[in-house]
Amino acid sequence: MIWYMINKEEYRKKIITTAGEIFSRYGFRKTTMDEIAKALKMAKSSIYYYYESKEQIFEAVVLYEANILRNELTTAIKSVQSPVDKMKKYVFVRMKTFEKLSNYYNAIFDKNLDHFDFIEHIREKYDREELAILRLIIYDGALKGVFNIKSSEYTAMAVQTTLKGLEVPLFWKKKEIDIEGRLNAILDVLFFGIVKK
Amino acid sequence: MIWYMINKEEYRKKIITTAGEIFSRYGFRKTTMDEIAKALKMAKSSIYYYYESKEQIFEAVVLYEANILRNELTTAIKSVQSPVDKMKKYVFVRMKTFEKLSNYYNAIFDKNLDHFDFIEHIREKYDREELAILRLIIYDGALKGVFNIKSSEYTAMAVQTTLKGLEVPLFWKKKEIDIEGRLNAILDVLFFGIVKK
DNA sequence: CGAAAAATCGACCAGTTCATTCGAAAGCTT
DNA sequence: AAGCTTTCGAATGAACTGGTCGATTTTTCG
Repeated sequence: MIWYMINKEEYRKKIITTAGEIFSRYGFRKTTMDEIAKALKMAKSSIYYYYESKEQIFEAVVLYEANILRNELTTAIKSVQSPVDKMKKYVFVRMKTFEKLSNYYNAIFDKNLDHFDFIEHIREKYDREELAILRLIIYDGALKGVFNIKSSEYTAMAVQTTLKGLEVPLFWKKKEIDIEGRLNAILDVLFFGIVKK
Repeated sequence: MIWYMINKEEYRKKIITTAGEIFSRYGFRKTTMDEIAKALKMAKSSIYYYYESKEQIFEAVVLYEANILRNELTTAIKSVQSPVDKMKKYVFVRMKTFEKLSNYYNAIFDKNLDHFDFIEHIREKYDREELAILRLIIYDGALKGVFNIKSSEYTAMAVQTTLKGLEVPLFWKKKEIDIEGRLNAILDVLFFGIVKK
């Protein structure tokens, strides 16, 4: 009994990672169950033994990727010491991952996003988490005398708003945009206004 | 009268470049006329005023891109002097462009490629052109005493075969593959066997 | 102006694709 | 062998898609 369950969960994960690759490449709408099945070397109908619908697979994929993002972010800010580096690292990792994820969002923003309120939930949850992390970085930076801010709470919100603003051109997928460059520029501006003179 | 024609050609070009972007992103099959129309801010039926079918647009796009590739290649080898650099540059530009074009091919290799014999024609034509360019580079290199080869003709064919071999993993689209690295490695091997000791 | 040509459009169609269902057939385990 | 878990092929109905057509708007130019 238990033996089955373990294996089933493993297969679920396999499905998620495989489907995730295709979703991230083509988006939700343009990805077909046939493709996922083919990539899994499995009959299309067999997939429905593990997941009820294409949407549920998608939901699982997004959840899975969101967790990866969370981990990457936390380990990233741990990997450096100075608050400036922490902030830099955080922003870079966030943007890099969002660039990868933008296909999912492109797919959703495309048509009938009615059924995807779960995305909103994830979004809200992550906004809160992000705010907490930012607040921590900023608070730490202020303690160490590197940042010069009045309220870490409001500054964190301001930074978050800036980052959100950066997402927009990312989702518009104009490949000419030099994200790296813009990011650096924004970070410069950010620090110039934040760092103690 | 003439005024119309000019404008019409301009619009044709606009259609080609716009459709090209979408094709290169999603491939032939996954790109819909609705999308192209939407990107052009135009009714779908209006597109048929300029092109007879989706396939013809695709054909025009491939032709257009092929010309760009040709130009990039010739200017690239002109931009450097030494035969080794010429060869390096040529291979790099070729691979970079093929990476971009791989989506088109992925789309075609996918299903019913019956109607796409024009691709074969382009392919043949470009194989010949490429061979000519390579022969020239190699011949020049031999003249300058940098390359040590018996027949520039057969060496050119050998190099071409190698490059074709590189295309395969490119089309398989495993994004983990480090094309840049592999390319450098192959170039090293290539020169190690070619360059005079 | 005004008629003819050029360009755009929305509605529509028929064929195809796609997600999903279902019942049957294997595979395991006991 | 019996009872599960798992896989599969075929079928289905709804949605999508490439393409058509007649009407409408815009442009040209005598």
